Amino acid sequence: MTALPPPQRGPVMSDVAARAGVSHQTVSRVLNGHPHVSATTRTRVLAAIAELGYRRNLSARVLATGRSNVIGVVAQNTALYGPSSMVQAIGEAALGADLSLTVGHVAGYDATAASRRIVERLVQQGAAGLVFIAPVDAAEEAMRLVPGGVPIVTVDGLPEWQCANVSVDQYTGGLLATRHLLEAGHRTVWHVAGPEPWHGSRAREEGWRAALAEAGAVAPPMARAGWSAASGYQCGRMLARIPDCTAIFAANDHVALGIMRAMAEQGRRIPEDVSLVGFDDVPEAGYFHPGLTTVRQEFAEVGRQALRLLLDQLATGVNAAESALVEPVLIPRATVAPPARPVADKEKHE
Amino acid sequence: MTALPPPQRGPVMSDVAARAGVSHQTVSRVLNGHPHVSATTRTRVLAAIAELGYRRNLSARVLATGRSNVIGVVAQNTALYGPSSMVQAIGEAALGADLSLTVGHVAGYDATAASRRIVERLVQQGAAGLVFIAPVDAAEEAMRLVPGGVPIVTVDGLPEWQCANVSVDQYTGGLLATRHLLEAGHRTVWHVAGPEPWHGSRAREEGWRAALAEAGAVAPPMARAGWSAASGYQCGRMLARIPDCTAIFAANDHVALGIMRAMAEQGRRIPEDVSLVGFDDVPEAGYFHPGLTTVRQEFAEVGRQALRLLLDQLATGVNAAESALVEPVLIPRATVAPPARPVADKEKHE
DNA sequence: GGCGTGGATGTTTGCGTTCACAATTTCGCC
DNA sequence: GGCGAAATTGTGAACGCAAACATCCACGCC
Repeated sequence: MTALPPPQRGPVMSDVAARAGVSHQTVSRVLNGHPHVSATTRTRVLAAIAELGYRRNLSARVLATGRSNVIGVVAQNTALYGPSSMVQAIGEAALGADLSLTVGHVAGYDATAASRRIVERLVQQGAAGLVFIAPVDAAEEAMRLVPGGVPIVTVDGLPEWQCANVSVDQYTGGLLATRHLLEAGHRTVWHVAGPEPWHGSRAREEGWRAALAEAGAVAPPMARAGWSAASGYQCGRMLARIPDCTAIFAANDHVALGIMRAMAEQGRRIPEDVSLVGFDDVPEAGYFHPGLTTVRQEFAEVGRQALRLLLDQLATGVNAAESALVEPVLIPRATVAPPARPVADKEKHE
Repeated sequence: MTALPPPQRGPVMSDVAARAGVSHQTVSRVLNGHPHVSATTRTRVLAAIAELGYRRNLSARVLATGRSNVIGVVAQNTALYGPSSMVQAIGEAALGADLSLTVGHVAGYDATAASRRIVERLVQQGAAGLVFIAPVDAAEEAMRLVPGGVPIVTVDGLPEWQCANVSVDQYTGGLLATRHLLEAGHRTVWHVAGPEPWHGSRAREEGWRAALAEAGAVAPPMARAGWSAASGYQCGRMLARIPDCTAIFAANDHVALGIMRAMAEQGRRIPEDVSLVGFDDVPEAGYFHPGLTTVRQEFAEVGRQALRLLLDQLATGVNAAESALVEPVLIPRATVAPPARPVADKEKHE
């Protein structure tokens, strides 16, 4: 606990009451919008509040009522586009519902001690509910630290956690991306997956496999990247040497950017030689060279849904394991084209 | 105020005390690490806490002590790379100092009502101090809403606000970028500035002008973009038609990306025909096509400094208007080259 | 042996708010 | 004109904790 100097307290309710010539309870009623307060009293009280610069003490309020309207968000990697958009979206949705947000930034969910401290903090602060941005398995552990009675919603969590959850349907996203490449005429589609621990990576991979299967295509070996352009570049350098590889579905837009760079260095043109689809639709994706065909995730919608689920639980008091799925959308741009030599009958060439 | 159902309270201090056979005050002493508690008592109390799953109520604690260790962060545009990195950095620094963070997300500082509400909230919650990510003039208004006695630190604020402030030295950043282009042999440097209200835009512009002045170069007309690739693209389409324009300093990396795209579409090669320097060094900047020369901002350092200034004020109780400046670093990559037709007699090609 | 010292613990009070209840006033209506 | 209901206001208690003060005890020293 940091040692802080003696506090300096401002005016309190009874100060306002004295000034307005009423009881402290009347002030409370005015503040809380109770019905049975006469108009004249109300104006007197409001005037006194303004004159004194009074602001009510929320701690006292929470203590007295036992409920708060703060919700906690536990997130990691908030510098990444996905998580930060999510937090932003939840924040905006919360503001609309007159809730405020305490964001706990975990530096890697595996840091057990850190996530424990953050959850403890949030609970002790009397958070009315918690949202876990939980895109990796390790988040479950942090989530389980929450005492019963505090409603939880996960974002990008797993169904088997038995917890209210909202996710972008990344499986469908993978499906969409892969189908799009197959429909352009490619015999099969290669996949550069995101980090294995992330649920999103796995779901996109499954979507990819499903699309290949339904088209009767053979799944080529899968490369594994991080979320960064740097790791995409590494994978891209390998893929660029494989003549068969004419269509790639990348884990996200930044990975796709890395791949584009690697392809360019090897003299393989996009989309003439290699077609590419990303994921996320970061704002600048359309300005890559060439503009990246990708799958958009509607983060704002995810934020709204997450808040809705949380408010439902708050209202009913039931910890329903209800779920919501947000559908991704394919955004066609310029990185997908038919293969240079349609593989119809001709066989591969070196 | 959202109507929430009846609370459900957990065990309190006296429950723990009863179980451990001591007084509630002893429990408090154990919790706060007071010196004069015997080892046996301490273990008994800790055991009781564990058995009951007790967690102390922070609201009550704040109410009793009058101090909290929550600090508020007021930020807008947290989906942008800069602000989100900043919040992330402050969050990590705060965790280290055992402070927690309440982040209020303002949707555009001009939304007066919203920022007022957020500041009110933060103050009422008893925030020990506030950090304003205040890159635009309008933030001053929000900042002035804070009652005296609550320490404030601004990030990217203005010196004339008479408030503790930490900024990246964007003036020097602009200087560095422009000098780098001039040293490559360009006669002058064009500038695509960021949005006018942002202090960073203005400081970078001034750095640009200063570098031109010191080299005796004439400042060409300045283009104005947003922070997005889309707006950079718009400006780029204009600049691409100006044969004289061989060197550009862009407001940030995404704007630079848009410019690169526009140049490519007009058949102007980078860096052979046009040299380009960005700002920020977003993680993927090195993978643009070609890798973007840019100026890196050390956001993590900014976060640490901001927290340091805040803790100083908290400790001394003085609202010192101390400031910290974080130096940016030029990251040379592949978008800068000598002009095709060197303007000086000496010319060098690789 | 009396007294001081300081460690270990208990008791009381108050932080600023809301809630349950009581008290007062107002008003309608027969 | 009086009675009851509703509107309006006030009073006393919590809420869970930490700070201040009080208490008890063991020990050492002249």
